[in-house]
Amino acid sequence: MSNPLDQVFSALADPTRRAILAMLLEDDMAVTDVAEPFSMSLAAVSKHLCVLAEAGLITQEKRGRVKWCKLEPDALRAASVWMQGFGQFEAVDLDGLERFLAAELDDPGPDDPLSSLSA
Amino acid sequence: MSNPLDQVFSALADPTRRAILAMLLEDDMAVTDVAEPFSMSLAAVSKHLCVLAEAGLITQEKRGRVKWCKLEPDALRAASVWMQGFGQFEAVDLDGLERFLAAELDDPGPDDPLSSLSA
DNA sequence: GCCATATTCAACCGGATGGTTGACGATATG
DNA sequence: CATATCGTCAACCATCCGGTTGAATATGGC
Repeated sequence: MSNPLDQVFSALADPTRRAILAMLLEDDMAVTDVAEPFSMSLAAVSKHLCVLAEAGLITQEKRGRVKWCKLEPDALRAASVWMQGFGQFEAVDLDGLERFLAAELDDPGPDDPLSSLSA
Repeated sequence: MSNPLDQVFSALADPTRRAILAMLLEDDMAVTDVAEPFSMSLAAVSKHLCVLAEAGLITQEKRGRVKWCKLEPDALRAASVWMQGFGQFEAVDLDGLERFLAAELDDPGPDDPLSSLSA
């Protein structure tokens, strides 16, 4: 369970948590505000935030009585790199590595991640 | 649970399944051969393969009494695109990439696939 | 001090997950 | 035909997961 890839992928496997990440992409948010659009209890959302925090996908900082949640996209990198390995390297060949590097440098990525929220 | 992203991420969350995918990256394999390096029952591996197949990450084709498993890297694309959405990945994560390649190439691998993916 | 707000904790619940074992159908092979 | 191999199925088990509720612990405002 300590494997960071386990934690990241498992955290991403839940649609509520992915939606939370998408919300935090816009701005840092307090726990209560994160919970507002969801039709579940605040405690449930709080748990989801704990899962995200343990996976390193967000950090939480308590200022006053409000706990602010902040996206930490770095945690996605390891997982993203792992996945890219399957898309780009046919077997394990260095030409694929070069292509991977070129592709990642050229591709700025999709523009609106929130649009994929409902998917 | 019908959400394809749910299925893909949840399938990737298990280290055994990621190890299987890494093995299939090298070549198509029969179920028995996939199971060989793992210290769990054949039935358990068979279940893992079902999960991967339902997520679309592999396909299985039965020829004779042998069922061949084939990697389907396209299934990772949707998930990858989703993650790229958080792509404040300004630069390539070269360290992560190196670690990935090191794990795939250097580690003993064949006898203990788990060790190569648990990093 | 008192009350409202923000968040977590603890206990609980139903259902999913990952593993086991043993029996089984299907396919090769002698 | 007899037998071994390939793989799945079914039942079972322990644990995890996502949710609930209600109490508890801050903290801030009056």
